[in-house]
Amino acid sequence: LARGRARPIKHTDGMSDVHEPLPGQERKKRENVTLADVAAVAGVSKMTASRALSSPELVSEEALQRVREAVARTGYIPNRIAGGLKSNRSGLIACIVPTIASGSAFLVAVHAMSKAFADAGYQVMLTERGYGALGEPELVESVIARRPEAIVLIGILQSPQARARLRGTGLPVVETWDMTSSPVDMLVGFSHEAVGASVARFFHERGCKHLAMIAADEPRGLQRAQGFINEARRLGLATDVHQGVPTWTVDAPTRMRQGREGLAQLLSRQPDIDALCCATDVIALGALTEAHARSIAVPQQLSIVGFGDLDFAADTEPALTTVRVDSMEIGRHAADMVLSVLDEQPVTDRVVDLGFEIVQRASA
Amino acid sequence: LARGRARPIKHTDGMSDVHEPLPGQERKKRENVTLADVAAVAGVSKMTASRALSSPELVSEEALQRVREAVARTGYIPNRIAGGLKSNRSGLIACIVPTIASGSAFLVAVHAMSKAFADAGYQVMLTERGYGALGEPELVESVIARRPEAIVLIGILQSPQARARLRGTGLPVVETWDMTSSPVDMLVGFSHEAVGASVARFFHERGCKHLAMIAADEPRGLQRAQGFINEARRLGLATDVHQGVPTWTVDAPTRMRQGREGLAQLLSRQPDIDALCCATDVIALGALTEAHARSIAVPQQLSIVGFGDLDFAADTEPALTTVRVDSMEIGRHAADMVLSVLDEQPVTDRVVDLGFEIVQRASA
DNA sequence: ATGAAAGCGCTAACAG
DNA sequence: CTGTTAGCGCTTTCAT
Repeated sequence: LARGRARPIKHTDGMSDVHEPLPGQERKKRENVTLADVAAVAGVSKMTASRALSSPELVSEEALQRVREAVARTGYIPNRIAGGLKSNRSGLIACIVPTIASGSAFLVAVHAMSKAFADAGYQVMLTERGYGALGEPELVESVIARRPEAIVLIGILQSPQARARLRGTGLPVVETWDMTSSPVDMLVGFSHEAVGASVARFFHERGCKHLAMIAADEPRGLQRAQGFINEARRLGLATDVHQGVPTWTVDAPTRMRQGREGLAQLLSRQPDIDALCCATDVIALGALTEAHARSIAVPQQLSIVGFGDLDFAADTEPALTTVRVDSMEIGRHAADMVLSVLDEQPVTDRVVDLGFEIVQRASA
Repeated sequence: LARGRARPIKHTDGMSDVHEPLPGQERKKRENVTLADVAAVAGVSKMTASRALSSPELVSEEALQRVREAVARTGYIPNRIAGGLKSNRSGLIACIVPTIASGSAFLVAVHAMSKAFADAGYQVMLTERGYGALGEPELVESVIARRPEAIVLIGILQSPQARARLRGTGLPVVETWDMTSSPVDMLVGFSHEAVGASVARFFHERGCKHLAMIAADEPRGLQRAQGFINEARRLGLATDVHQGVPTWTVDAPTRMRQGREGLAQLLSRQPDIDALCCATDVIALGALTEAHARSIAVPQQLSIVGFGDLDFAADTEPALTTVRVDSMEIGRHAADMVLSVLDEQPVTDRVVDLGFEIVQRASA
C-alpha cells in the first residue's frame, strides 16, 4: 500500500477569512469547524450541541434554535469519522461488486440496495472486486478496515481465507446473486445451474436438436454453462462430434462483439446449430446481430436465448427470449435483511432463493 | 414459461454451531482486537506495532517479525477510522456519479479512476446522485461528513449552494465530463455543446437536409441537443414546420426502447427526416433497430449518429457512427490531478479539455 | 434538560 | 530504533 508522503498540516486560525483559498495555491486545512466551535457560538456545551443535531427531541426549543443558527453561521459539517469512532457505528454499508463498467443485470440490484440503505440513513461504500485483480483476502481486509456495519456481496467469494475473515468479523454479511450450500451468513439469489438447465429443457421442449452455448468466463457464467451442458447431455442433445455441446467461452464482462464472434465460431465448427444459449443478454444481442448479418432467420433457423432480461431485451429485432431475474428484488431483499439485523430484529429466512423465469419473446 | 423457485426456501438451520454469534440475537461486538492487543502479544509498545504496519522501514527486523506474528495470531485488522481521525487522512476519495445502473460511457471513467486510486492506496467511495432525487446540498454534506481527501464528480453540480460547500472544504475537487467557465476547482472534460454542433456539421457536410434529434433530459444531454439544434439552425437545416429541428426528448438514463419510440415519433411528425442525432449510443441502437423494423435503409435513407462510442458501437448492423470520448483517459487524468495535489505537487493545467472525435462507421 | 468527564483506536510529535 | 505523551472530534455515561 504505497502512499504519498504525509503532508504538513498547517494550522490556520480557521474562520477569520470568510472566503475561498485561491485554488491550487494554498489548500488550507480550514475544516477546523468542530462541534466545540458550534457549541461556543451557540453558548451551550458540546453535549447539547451534539444532541441538538442527533436527537433534537432531547433538547429545549431554545437551545435547538441557537445551535441551528450556530451551525448555519459556522458552516459546520459533522465529522462522521469521529462520531463513528466512539459510537462504533460508522453508518457505512460495504458493497463488493464484480465490476462497475458493464451492462450487467446486478447493477440494478446495487442501485435498489443503495436506495434502500440511503433511505435508512446509511451510506453505501461500493468496491470493485475486479474479476480477480487484487487478492480477495486483501480486498476484504481493506473493506473491513473501514468498519462498515454490514457487508453485501454480489456473488460469492472464492477464497476460503477471505470467507473466514468475513465470518470472523461477526458483521451481517449478505451474499447475493448466487446459491451455495455454505453461505458466510445470509444469502439471497438463485441457482445459476438451474438457469442453465431450464434453458436446455426449454430448447428441448421446442424441438431443438443441436444446442450450443456461448459461456462467460466468470464463476456464475460458468455455472450456468455447466447446468446447460449437463442437462443437454441428459436430454440427448449433445450432438457435436465429441458427443458434447459446442461451447465458446468469452471473457467477462461481456460485450456484444463476443456474441457476434461466438456465433461465427460455433457455426464454423458445427453449421447445423439450431439453438444458442448465451451467457448474457449482451452476448445474445451480438448473436442476434450476427445472425441477421448472415441472413440466418431467428427463430426459424436458430433460436437464441439470453440471460438477465436487461432493459433492451424486449426491444431487439426479434425481441429477445431471455431469463429474467428480479434484480431489483434481490437488492431490496438484501437491504431488508441487513437492516433487520442492524435493527436487532429477527431474520427468519437467512437463505432465500428468489428464482428466475424464462421470458419467451420472439427469438426462441 | 418455465419457472424457477419463486418462494423463499427455509434454511434448515444446520450450521447453528459452526460459528457462534447467534445471529440476530446477540451480535457480539467482539471485534475487540486493537493495536494494543497486538502490541501486548508482540511485547512491544503500541507505537512500534503501529510503525511495523505502516512504515516497516523504521522498525528493527526483530520487532517486525514479532508484530507480524502477533497480527497473524490475533487476526488483527487495523481500524482506518481511528487512524484517520488522528492523522487527518481518511484514505478515502469520494466519487459522485449520476447513476450506476446504466450503460453510460462515464462508467468507464469511474472504473479507470477507481483503479488508479486503488493503486495509490486510496479507497473510492462511490455515491449516486440519482438524477435529482436527494438535494445536492444535502448530498454534498453527507459526502463531506466522511472527510474524504478529495472529491471527483461526474458532471457538474447545479446548486450554487452545493458548489459553495464543496469549495468551502478546501479539498481537491475535480469535475469531469463537462466544461464550464466556473469550475469549483479542477476540471477535465469536453464541451457537450461542441459535440452537438459537430454532429450537425457532420450531417451538413454529407448533404443531409432534414435533421432530427432524440435528446436526453439530463444536463449534458440537453447541452448536446442545444448545440446540435443551434448549429442546424445556423446551417439552414432547421426544416420542420416551425423552422425548427424536430426533437424528441426522453428521460435519462436512456434505454434502447426510447430510440425506437423516438424515431417512430419523429417520423410520424415529419416523415422526410434523413439524419438523426441520438443523445446516446443506446438510443442510437434503438433507432437503428426501429429503422430496420420499418425497412428504412441506414444510411441510404436515414443517417444515424450516436454518442459515447460504447463497446458495442462497432458491432451493430450497420456499424454505428458515433462521437467518441476518451472516457478512460478522463478517469485517469482526473485521478492524476487528485493524486498530484494530494502529493503536494503542482498541477499546472487545472482545466483540461480532452475533446472528442466523430468516429465514422457505416450508419452515417 | 444539560453538562463534565472519559475515552473510542489510532498516530504526530517529541524525547530517549 | 523505541517509547511516552497527547490528543483527533465526537459520543457514551453519569451526574446534576
